[in-house]
Amino acid sequence: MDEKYFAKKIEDKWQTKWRESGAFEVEETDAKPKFYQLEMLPYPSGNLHMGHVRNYSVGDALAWYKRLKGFNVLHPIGWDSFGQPAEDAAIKRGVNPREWTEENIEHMRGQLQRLGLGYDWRREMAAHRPDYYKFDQWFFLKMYEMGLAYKKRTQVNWCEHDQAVLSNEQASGGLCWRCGNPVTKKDLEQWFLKTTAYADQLLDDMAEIEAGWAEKVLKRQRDWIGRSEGAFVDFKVAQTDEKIRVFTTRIDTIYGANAIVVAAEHRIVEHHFARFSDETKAVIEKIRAEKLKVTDHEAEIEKEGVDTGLKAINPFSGEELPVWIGNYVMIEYGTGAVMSVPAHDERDFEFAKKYGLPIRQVISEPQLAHEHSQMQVLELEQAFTDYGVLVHSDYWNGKPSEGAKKEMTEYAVKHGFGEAATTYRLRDWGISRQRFWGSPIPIVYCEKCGVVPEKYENLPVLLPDDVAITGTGESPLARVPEFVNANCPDCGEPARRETDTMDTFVDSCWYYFRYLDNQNPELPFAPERAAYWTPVDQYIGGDDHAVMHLIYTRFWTKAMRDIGLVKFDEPVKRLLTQGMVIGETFFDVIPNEDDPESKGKRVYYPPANVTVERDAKGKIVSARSADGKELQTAVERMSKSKGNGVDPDEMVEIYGADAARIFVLFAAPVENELVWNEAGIEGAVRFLQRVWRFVHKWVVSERWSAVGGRPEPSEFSAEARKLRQKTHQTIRRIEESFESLQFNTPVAALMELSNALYDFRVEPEAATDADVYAVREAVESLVLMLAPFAPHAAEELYAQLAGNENGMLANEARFPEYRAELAKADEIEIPVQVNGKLRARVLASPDASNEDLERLALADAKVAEHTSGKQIAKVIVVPKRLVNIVVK
RNA sequence: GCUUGGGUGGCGGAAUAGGUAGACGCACAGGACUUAAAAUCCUGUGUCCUUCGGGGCGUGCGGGUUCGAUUCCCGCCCUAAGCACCA
Repeated sequence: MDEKYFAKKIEDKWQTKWRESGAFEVEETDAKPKFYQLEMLPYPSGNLHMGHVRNYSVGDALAWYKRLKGFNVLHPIGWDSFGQPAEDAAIKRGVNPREWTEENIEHMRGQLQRLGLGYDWRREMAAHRPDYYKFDQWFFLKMYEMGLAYKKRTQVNWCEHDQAVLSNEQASGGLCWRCGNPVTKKDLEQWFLKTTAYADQLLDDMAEIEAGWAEKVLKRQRDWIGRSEGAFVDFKVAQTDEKIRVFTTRIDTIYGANAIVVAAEHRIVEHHFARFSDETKAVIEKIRAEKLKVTDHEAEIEKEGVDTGLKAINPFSGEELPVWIGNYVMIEYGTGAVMSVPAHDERDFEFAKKYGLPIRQVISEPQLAHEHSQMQVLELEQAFTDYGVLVHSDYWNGKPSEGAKKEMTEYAVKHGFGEAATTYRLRDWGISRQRFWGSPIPIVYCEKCGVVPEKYENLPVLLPDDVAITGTGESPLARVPEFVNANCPDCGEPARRETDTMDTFVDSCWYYFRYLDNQNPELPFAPERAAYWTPVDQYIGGDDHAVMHLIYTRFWTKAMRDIGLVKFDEPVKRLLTQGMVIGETFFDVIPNEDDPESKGKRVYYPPANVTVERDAKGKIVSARSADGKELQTAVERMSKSKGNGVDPDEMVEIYGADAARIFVLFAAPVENELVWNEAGIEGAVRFLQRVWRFVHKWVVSERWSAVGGRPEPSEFSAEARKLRQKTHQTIRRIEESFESLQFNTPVAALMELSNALYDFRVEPEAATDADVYAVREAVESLVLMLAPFAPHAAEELYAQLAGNENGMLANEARFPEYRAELAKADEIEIPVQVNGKLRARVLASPDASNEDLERLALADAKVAEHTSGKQIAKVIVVPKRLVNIVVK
C-alpha cells in the first residue's frame, strides 16, 4: 500500500475492474427488493458540465447506499440525443448530425466513466437511434388509434430566429426558451397530443405522489393545468339570433354585469366587422397587432377596448348590456368572452373606470348586507372579490353568494341558457416540428385515402442520413424526394409522407422504460419487465423541468397504462430537484447601435482573462478585461458560452474523481444553488488523504493482523469505548441522512469520524487487543460508508483492509450494522442554566433520574454562585438534555 | 401584483415533536517539523468588555407566548424563484 493517496492510480484500476466484472449490471430477481434509481439523461452537447456532475454524483451516492443496504439497484443512463444543437452544427459547419451526435456521446460516456459513476452500461439508450425512435412512432400510432393524437390547423408559437415551432411551455413569457428571442404567431397544420384528456387525472393523481415530490413542483404543475370550476352562460345578442357564451367562476355576481367583453378574435367580431365604424375597426386592428408582439413581463399592459354597439341580454335580469371588445380577454381561454362585473373583479373594475362604465355592487359583506340593499348606488374604491351576501339581485337577495353559485347554475341549466363547466389552462401538446433531427411522424397523406397512419410492420420510418440542412423555412425532410415519396399503406398508390418530426420532449417521456428492455424489437418494453422495475423509486434532476418534461412524462404514463403496458398511474415515486450550479460571469454589453441583431447583447469574457478587484467581504468591486475594458458581472448558470464553465475532466485530472464528487456533494445542500468556487475542493482531497494515511499506519503495523476475536466489554478503555460510540453514532447519522436525501451532512459525519480516529491517540505498537478491535471497527465502517461518496478510494481501502483483492465493495459489501447499545455514552454532559442562561455543565449517567440531575446541578459550585442569596422558584429537568434553575 | 421558498460568523453551511447556536469544511492567524518552501501536525478564530476567573450581546427588524425561542404566534423589511390580465 502506498503511503500517500494517488487518485489517478487507483481510479483507473477500479474503473477497469468494475467494467470487467460487470459490477453494476443487474437482472430481475426475487432474492432482493428492487430499487430504481434514475437521473435525468443528458443531451449530448459534447461536454459534461458541472450540473451533470452534481446530478450524477447525487444519484450514484444514493445507488451505492441502496446497494449497500441490500437492494437490487437499477442505475442506468442514456442520451437525449435528438434536438436542435446537432442541427445547428450541421447548418453552421456542414457536419452530419448523426456523426456529430455519436462522437459527442462517445466522449461524454468516457467523461461519465472517468467520474466512476456506476451504471449498467448494457442498458444504455439513445433517442436518435432507429431502435429507439421506432417506438416513439409506435406510441404515436397507438395514440392515434386512441384518439389521443390528432391534427389541426392552429396559430402556433413561432420563433423566427430558430425557425421553429414552440410549445406553450417553450414560449412562455413570449420569449423562445432556447434563444430568448421574441416569439410570434403563425398559422400551421400541426399534430397534437391530447394532454387535456388527462387534465383531471394529472391533477387528482398528485395525491399518490405528494409525499415524495417537492411541493413547489406540484404547485407549478397545478398552476400549469389550472383547473377552474364555473359555468357557461349564454347571452342573446339583441336583434339577432346569435348568442355570446361566456365562462365565469362567479355566476353569483351576474346581476352586477355591466357589459359583455369579448376578445378581438371572437367570432361575433368577425361577423359584424363590416358594420363597425372605422374608429372601432382601428382599435380592433391595434389590439390584434399588439397580441402578436412580445409580452413584456415588467410592464403592466394598459387596458384597452371599444364598444361594438351590439347589445346582449342578461338572461337573469333581462337587462340589455353593451358588447365591448377588450384587449384583456384572451381568445385561447374559456370562451373568449366574459361578463364584466367591475364591482367584483379587479380587471373589470379597471376597465370600467377607464371607460366610465357603471359599477354596481351585488355582493356585500354579510354584516353590511341590509344597509347595502337599501342604497341605490354604491361607490366602491376597489373591487370586492370575496364571497358575501347577494344584494340587488332580485330573487337571490340575502343569499350567501358561495352557495348561490350552485343554485344559480342549476337555474341557468333549467332555463336552457347555461351549464356547469370546468376549464383548464392546460392546452393539448403540439408536437410537430419543422425540423430534421427528430423522430419522423409516421403518417402518410394519400390523395385517395387521406391521412393514413403507417403500418406497425413498416416502422421505423427512417430518417435519411445524407441531407443538406440549411436551416431555412420548412422541414429539411420535405426536400428529400426519397423520403417524401411513399406508397399509401392502405391502397399502395404513390403518396406523400409527413415531413414534420416530433418534439424531442416525446423522447424523454418514456426513455427510462426503454432501459428495462432496450433490445426488445417488438415493443418499447415488455410489460413484465416494467412490472418488476417500475415505478421509478427515486428520480433526480433540475427543477427547470418541473412543468415540461415532468408533466409530459406523467401524461405519457397514463397513456401507457391505457395501452396496457403498465399498471400504475404515476411513474415516479420520489422526485428530488437539485439546484443549479452557477458561477461568476463577466461581460460587456454591446451598446444600442445600428445593428439591431446584436444590440444589447452580452459578450462574455472567460474569468481567467479578467482582472477582478474584491472588497473585504469578497464582493466584486470592479472587473477589467485584458485590454482594460470595464466589465459587468453577474452570477449565472455555468456554461461554456459564458466562459464560466468548469471542465469536469480537468477537475478529475487535478484532484481525482472521488474528491470532485465529495466536494460537489459537500459544498451545499442538493436543493440549493451551488455557487462554484474551487477553493473548497482541496478540503475534500485533504480528507481522503487523512483517511488514507490513518489506514496505512494501522494496516502495515504487525498488530493489525495479529489480533482477532471480539474482546470482552470490560477490556475496552474509556477512549476505546468513546471511539466505538462515535462509530455507531456515525452509522446512524449517515443512514438518517440518506433516508432524508441529504448529502452534505453525511460527508461532515464521515469527516468527524475520521477526526475521532486521529483523536484516539494510541499508536499501533502500544495498542491493546481491544484498542485494535475498536480501531478496526471504526475504520471498516468508515470505508464502507465512504463508498457512496468516494467509491474508488473506498474499494482500494477495502482491499487493503482485507489484505487481498478477491472481493469488491461494489458487489459484496453491506452497510455497517448500527448497534444502539454501543452508540450510547457512558457519561453525558448536562448543561445547567440559571434563569435560562448557561452557567455550568455537569457529567451524569445517561440513565440518571430527574432527581439525580437536579441534585448534581444544585451541587455545582458555579451554579451555587448564581443562586446564592436567591430563592429557587422552580427547577426544570429535561431528561438527558438539560437542567434549568429558576431563581428570584 | 399573486404564489412559494429563504434571511444564522469573513464564506459554504450544521442544529428545529422549543432545550449547550455556529457541527463539518473553506479562509485567516500563531506555533511545531524543515537550511528553506511545500506537505503534515498542533492551537486559535461570532462579537464587545475583562483584574484572564469570567461577564454582556448575538440566528433580518419589532412585538408576543414560555422557566427557556434560530425553532411557535402576530406585524414589518429584504431576497430568490415561479406565475402574470386564466374571467
